[in-house]
Amino acid sequence: MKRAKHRSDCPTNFTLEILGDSWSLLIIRDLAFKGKSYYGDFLDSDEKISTNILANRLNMLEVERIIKKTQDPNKKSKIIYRLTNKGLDLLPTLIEATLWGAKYYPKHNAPKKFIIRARDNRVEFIKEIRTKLKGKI
Amino acid sequence: MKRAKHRSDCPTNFTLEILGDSWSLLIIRDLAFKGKSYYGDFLDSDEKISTNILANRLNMLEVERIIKKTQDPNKKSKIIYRLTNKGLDLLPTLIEATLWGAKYYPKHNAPKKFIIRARDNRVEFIKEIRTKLKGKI
DNA sequence: CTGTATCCTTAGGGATACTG
DNA sequence: CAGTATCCCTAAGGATACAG
Repeated sequence: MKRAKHRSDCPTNFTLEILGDSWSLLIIRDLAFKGKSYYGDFLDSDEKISTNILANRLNMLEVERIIKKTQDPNKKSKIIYRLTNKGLDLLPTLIEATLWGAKYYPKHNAPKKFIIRARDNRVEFIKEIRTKLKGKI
Repeated sequence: MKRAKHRSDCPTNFTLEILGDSWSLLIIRDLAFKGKSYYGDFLDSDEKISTNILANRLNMLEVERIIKKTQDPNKKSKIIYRLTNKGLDLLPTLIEATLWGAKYYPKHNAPKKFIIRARDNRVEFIKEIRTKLKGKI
């Protein structure tokens, strides 16, 4: 929630200070790849994040302007989470991390088509996801 | 040091279970970008990792076969750390994370040339680093 | 449904001293 | 130089109950 001073001025370090934990990027994965938008959706993911951690990470990501909250136009009580442009700029990092995981964890359950397309058609793949999600913004 | 069971079979999650902390990728950065090879070199980095954490992470990365230890041929007492092929496969992830950091942290101290080349000539850039480091393996 | 709040346990990590 | 070991504190995080 608070991060007073940077450990260094290295850009790699900067990214790690924001995303260097084992939960933040999973939320971004849910938003980017799984089409999730609601608090309950994130809670339901396979990794079973607990509610206090989820709330904490959503706050941090919002403070960093990686995600933003909006009201569901239909149901006023529902809150929608979306990636900002800054968040969408994490797609390449997210994809590379996923491809590395897929390569060295053969038992993974991601669709083969997804992996192959991300790997062999990277630029178009990213563009496609961007425009799909941008439509919602 | 021990990681009994995976939280899920998602490849993104797999990567995060190994590298989802704020130190591991910095060591890989030192190996990949800064030409560092020795324990003391890692200790000296700007982020000031403490010695117990460094030793812990080096062990984890070795267990995961992302790095490997060898003896310095000249000085028998010296130990050299190198990236394995699996570790070199993290270059894309590392670079994308760094580019994102560079974009949103304008005060970063990475050489402009480095960032521009990584961004605009990504494939060749990765190939270049690979062959340079492979020469040492 | 979207969180907060609390309790409690473990893991992360800084500082520092020490060893072959 | 390349670690180990210890001390000690804080942050992370699981479980669960509760609230608007």
